[in-house]
Amino acid sequence: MDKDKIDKKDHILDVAERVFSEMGFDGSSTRMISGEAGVNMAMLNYYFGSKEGLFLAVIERKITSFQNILQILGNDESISSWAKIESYIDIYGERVVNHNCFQKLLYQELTMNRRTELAETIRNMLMKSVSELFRIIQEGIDNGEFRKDTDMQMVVSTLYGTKNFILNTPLMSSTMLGYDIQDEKVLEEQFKPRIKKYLKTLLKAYLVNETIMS
Amino acid sequence: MDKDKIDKKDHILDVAERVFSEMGFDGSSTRMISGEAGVNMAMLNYYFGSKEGLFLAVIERKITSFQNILQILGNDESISSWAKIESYIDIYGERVVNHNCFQKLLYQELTMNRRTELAETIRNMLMKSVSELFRIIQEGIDNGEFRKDTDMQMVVSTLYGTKNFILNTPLMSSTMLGYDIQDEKVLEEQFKPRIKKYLKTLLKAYLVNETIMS
DNA sequence: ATGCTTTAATCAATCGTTTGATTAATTTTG
DNA sequence: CAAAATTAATCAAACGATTGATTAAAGCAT
Repeated sequence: MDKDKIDKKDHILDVAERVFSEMGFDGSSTRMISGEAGVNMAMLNYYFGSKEGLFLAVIERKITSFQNILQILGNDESISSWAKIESYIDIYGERVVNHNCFQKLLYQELTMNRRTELAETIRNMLMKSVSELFRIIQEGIDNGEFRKDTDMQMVVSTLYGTKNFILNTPLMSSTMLGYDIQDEKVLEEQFKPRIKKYLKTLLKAYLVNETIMS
Repeated sequence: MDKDKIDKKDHILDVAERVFSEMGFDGSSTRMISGEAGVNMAMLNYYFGSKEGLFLAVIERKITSFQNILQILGNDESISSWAKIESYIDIYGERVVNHNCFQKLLYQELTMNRRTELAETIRNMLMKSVSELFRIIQEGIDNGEFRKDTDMQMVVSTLYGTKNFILNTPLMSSTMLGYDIQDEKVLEEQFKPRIKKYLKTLLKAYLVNETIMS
């Protein structure tokens, strides 16, 4: 049946996503992926053409889900710029947990500059989110909510960088934070609210114009 | 001569450091490294035992230089906690440029959790710097310079994460920042002062207790 | 000539991929 | 509807290439 086929392809993609994330592209072998997925090795090439094709398929499957969420937020004119940033952080914080594996995969691939066509696909996809965030921050600067000298490119780097650093070096950050960041429960109950609160406090302190009488 | 031998080993390590950084551990082959270094493949195993031994040698060569700089800073009692953070950012900002390649290598290795003994060596080494930074921040909290509710683990994550994100995804961040981060001159003249200034402004806004009358 | 250093040749293992055969499903034909 | 023809899915086996590693012999200084 069509449904079974799609399910099987999806199952392979699920496994591949996990393996690629854990082992990297080079560190993963087609044998390992097919073995864990419980399918014949040749099926990977049958379905996806090549190892790189499989990798691309893993990436592309996720792209669609990323697109419109932020645009909706960006175009909402009923809330303040800062409220948008807060919403952004909330949404972003949720993704931390739910798309953990995939984010790692993305970032790992961005880190190496080879396989340029693939990397460019990923970059273009991420730049969409980034541009949306730029728009929100610029709006805040223009309407006086945020500091005029805000370095918005660096702010975005901080937002992404902080999260990536913690999630991509789990052993390191688990030592730092004092609990196991790889534990699903800890991640959900402790880390998620923590990073949300922290990023909000941090960005608010940096971004928001407080008229202080000195 | 002994000197020639050391020079050659150092030359191999230089090449290996670059190749490992660019291609990752799995992506690099001993043939490629030996080829670019202009030595026979067997020399790598002769000098370093194995590919992993070579990798370890690359890492360990750098370790020594990292150690004491921060301790000296941390133990200086003549300056304020905030001044120490500023100094830290300055030192850190310098390293951004000068040890670019190596930092990338370190981070890439941390990202994958396998080869645990090696990763642990790296982690322990980095934790030394982190602990020193913790000490400085804690001191600032205790003496009332910094907010009592400072999340210092997250602050350190921001510090490392922001820099790593930009330097490890140069194509992405070059698009974001509007200039080529891979250009040595741009990095030195534009990016270095920019990230220093940004990180200071950001952390000051977050850390420093401003007694505001509301 | 003795003791490091360097080389070319070769090793088994693993890589991603391709093959040809077999089975299952679908479509076409009578 | 049933038999035949076609297509799709799956498999074990093997492919050539490349991997990291090892060998034994040659080079070379002291």
